[in-house]
Amino acid sequence: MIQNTLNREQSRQLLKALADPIRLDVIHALAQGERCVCDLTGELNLSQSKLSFHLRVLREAGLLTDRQSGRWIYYRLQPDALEALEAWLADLRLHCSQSAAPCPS
Amino acid sequence: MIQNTLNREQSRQLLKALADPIRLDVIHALAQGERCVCDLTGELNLSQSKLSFHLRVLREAGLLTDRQSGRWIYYRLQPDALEALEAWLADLRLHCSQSAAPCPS
DNA sequence: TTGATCAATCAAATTATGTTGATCCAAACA
DNA sequence: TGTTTGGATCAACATAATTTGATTGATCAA
Repeated sequence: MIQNTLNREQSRQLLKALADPIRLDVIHALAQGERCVCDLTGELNLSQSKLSFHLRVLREAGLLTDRQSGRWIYYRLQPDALEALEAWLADLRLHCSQSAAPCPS
Repeated sequence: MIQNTLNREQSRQLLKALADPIRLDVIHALAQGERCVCDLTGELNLSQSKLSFHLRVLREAGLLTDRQSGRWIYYRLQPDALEALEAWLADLRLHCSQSAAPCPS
């Protein structure tokens, strides 16, 4: 996530990845800082494969990065992705209050 | 959408409503300003019931408001909802770069 | 080496979402 | 009134996403 302007498909990917209760729990946990997978399973009370599935969705969307250290894998939020989404939302607001011409047009 | 801080469930509703390609088309169309349903069906090339389904999802999430005038119904984006989501995203970024303590913890 | 642990992946089953076409309702107008 | 039009809703069907339990690969410690 280098650039700061998302196209429609990129924003959809981010939104879809975020739009799940378990993944939001993960996001909120990682908002406090980096976490090891083994800590997340305990903290969120999730089965290992279930957590792994959701981490993958978030990672592939570009919302998380991971690093390995020994046999542990640490995940953290990618603030650039969140910032890009904020900018995308801000753009939507700019002209949206324009009234429609009355129908039939 | 009065307040500016979303709880987890509210943000999930907004994200889930946004996370669909057709609904993003609707959002982008309405980002240019208010539109009548009859214009949206043409502009987005959608069947009437399909558009109606997606408008309902967006409306129930709080992203759109509608007004009736004669037999036409006009939809527009609710900028407060977008702004609230931006604020929610901004909060997530604040502390996320904190490194984890090495495992085993 | 061997056994144990962390985490990713896979296939099968389940659940959630979106689509379609028909029907209904209200407003407008003849 | 009766008819037309804009739009919401419903039930049946189709598609997509998630969950589960088992398996695998890699790392580490004994």
